[in-house]
Amino acid sequence: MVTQGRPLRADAERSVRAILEAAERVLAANPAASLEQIAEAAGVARTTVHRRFANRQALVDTLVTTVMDQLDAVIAAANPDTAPPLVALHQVTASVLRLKLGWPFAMTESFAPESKWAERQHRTATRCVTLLARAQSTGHIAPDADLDWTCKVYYALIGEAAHNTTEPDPDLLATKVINTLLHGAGPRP
Amino acid sequence: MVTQGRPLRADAERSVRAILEAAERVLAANPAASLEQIAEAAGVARTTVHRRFANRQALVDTLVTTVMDQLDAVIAAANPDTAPPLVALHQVTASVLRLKLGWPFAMTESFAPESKWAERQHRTATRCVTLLARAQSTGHIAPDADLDWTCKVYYALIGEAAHNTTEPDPDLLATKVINTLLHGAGPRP
DNA sequence: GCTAAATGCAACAGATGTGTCGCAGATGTT
DNA sequence: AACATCTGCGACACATCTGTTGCATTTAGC
Repeated sequence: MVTQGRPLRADAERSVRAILEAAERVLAANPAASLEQIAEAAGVARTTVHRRFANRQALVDTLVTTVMDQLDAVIAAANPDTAPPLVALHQVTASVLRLKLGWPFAMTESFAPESKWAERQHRTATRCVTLLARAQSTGHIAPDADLDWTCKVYYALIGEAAHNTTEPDPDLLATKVINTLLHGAGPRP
Repeated sequence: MVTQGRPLRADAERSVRAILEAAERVLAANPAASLEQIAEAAGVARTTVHRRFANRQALVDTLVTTVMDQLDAVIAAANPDTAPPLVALHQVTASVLRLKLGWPFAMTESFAPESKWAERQHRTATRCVTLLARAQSTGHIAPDADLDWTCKVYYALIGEAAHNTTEPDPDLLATKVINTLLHGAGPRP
């Protein structure tokens, strides 16, 4: 019923975590899953879910917000404005892939257009374009490249890479993503 | 109630078409839309929808099957096994983009993994890889390229390009997709 | 124009999901 | 040990969607 009041008791806090983790798992497999299914996966009663989250929406909001906070943190940690562009790009990519592998539902949801996260997502996209512009200024991206398109392609590549089941190492996946982003599949002359 | 019996009367056939087109529009905007909303968009009563399609699933099936048939036809028309690889690739890309712009829901649905369309979609993907292999043999794709990955990237690029609202010309979009697929965003040496 | 088919409308039954409530018992905190 | 909190359980109300049926009316096809 309530989302925030006064500090929760230890077991209640544990329930909240269990619910969030179960929600991530269940919703990743089926975004239309019922709260009943989520509760079952979390090992709690459905009423407990309602006690900890006012709405289904509130639950999803918490999930997405948590992940977006982590996303911001992870991006900031790569120093995208000061580090060498390719280094930052690689580090961001690997971190985002790690995040996406652990929180597939929340990450997908947060990137959905037309959602309440649109503005925040747009801010992130702007930072991405800024980083790409730096890579452009160092000659790693063509001077005439369409950076908005490149950013979209970058996102799509990350999305595809995250679906890859054969290669679980985020760093190798990041290398593959960036290689593809910069050079495509054509032969290197 | 019934899906196929004996030839439909002219007005009934018109209803079926109206329902399918409305379903495409409505479901593209909201995949969880109710049959009521679809009926309203089609300008018919909800019961008429049930008369023409046994299930919601049957309606979606018809939508997806229709589009997949068109997809097969469009691919075949590009002669992917005989035409010069890059020519076929461009033609297929432009046609698929056209299809995707007109049937965004059905196309997305048909590409969903783990669905009942998986086998058919897999067959299409195999043809895609075959075409890419031909492009590889002509030197347009690097000899050591991972063609499965390249195919996924190709799909993702088409998906992104279809979201592009500023450039509605499928041929120009196809050129952009293929350029990106082959050369990425890096500078041409 | 006659007949069969198709439609809209209203009503119904059933399923599912959501959110609330009260209470008895377990669990943590002090 | 005492107290407040948390939980599971059962029950309820409510909304929404799906699928069906019957009937009066319209429409297509011959």
